[in-house]
Amino acid sequence: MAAITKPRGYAIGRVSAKTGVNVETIRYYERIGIMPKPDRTRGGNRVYDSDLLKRLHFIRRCRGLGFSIGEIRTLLAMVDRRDLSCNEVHRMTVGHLSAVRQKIADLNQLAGVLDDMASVCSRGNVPECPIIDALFESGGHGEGTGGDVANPQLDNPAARP
Amino acid sequence: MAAITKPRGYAIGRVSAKTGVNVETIRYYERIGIMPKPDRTRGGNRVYDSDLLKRLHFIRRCRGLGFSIGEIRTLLAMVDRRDLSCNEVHRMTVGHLSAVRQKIADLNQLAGVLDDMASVCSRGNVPECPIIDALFESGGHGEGTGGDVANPQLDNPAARP
DNA sequence: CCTTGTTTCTGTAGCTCCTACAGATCGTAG
DNA sequence: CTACGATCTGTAGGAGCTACAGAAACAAGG
Repeated sequence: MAAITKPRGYAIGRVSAKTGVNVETIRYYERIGIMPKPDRTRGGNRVYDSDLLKRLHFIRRCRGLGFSIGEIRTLLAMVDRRDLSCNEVHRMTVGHLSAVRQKIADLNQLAGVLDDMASVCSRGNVPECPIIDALFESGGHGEGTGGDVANPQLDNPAARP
Repeated sequence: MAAITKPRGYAIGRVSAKTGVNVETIRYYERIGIMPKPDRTRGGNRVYDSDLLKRLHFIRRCRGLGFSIGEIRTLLAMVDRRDLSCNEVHRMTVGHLSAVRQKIADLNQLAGVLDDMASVCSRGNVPECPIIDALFESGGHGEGTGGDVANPQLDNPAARP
């Protein structure tokens, strides 16, 4: 027999289940142009083939690794044009890596501060809380007094998930 | 009494310079209610006193430590009501600390992956990039593969950004 | 006094990366 | 055929800001 098993396409729900990407998010990716428009059934429902599935996997993994949509767009553009210069990809990856390392360093410092604060706190029900006091003191990061500015970053802790 | 030379108020620009918080952001904080409405000049410009300055410092430090606006709101509510239970604050801080530690762990793992990828990459101008290949492989995070192919070729030069 | 030039004002719109509806249509099992 | 779930489009929201536009206010100089 070897009948044609099925038209070998996945509905969006199945794609979502297979890739772990939310249905709404898949459509969103299509809307912003990092996923191409898939085929449709006669009724208008999206049908995905395994190439698109792979592409979505790629996107998801990149997001999981913290690449921004813009970076992924660049990566995919190189893929789509088949003019991958490994140099470019390497450069982006290494750049991203150093950003990640910086973030780790920042968070480690933060963890230290929080740890100090928590251990100092007497934890009674007294209305004077050393944590709050510590946070209210303006001498902390050294940007409180006089006319100093020049605050490079350190502002956006939860910048990119 | 020491004669106070100036009406002891800061315009928003000076507050911004002193605290490192963007002018627009200060107004935003007022709009969402974590900074109270300051006095105004006859003309309508905001005038801040040192209490408000301290409060803004507090907010900025908390943001710098990764507390969300919602958490800061809670903290400030406790401050404003003067019924600080140090227990509460301690609990929030410790909870936040553990979240931070988790984030550090995640990022470390991520850094390892990126590092591996970068070191494997031959870095020539060859069109086959091991980083891209690695990202296209679907076995990565271990969710749902239904016997996919393992061909890291890319077709579908479909959508253009 | 008047004229600059710099701040500040309000309000709205944008950004990123999704998520959540509403109300209609499609697909399929019984 | 009917019922029920999956999908469709389109729009709105959310977090935490940032960036305008156009008008008005302020401080300094002449």
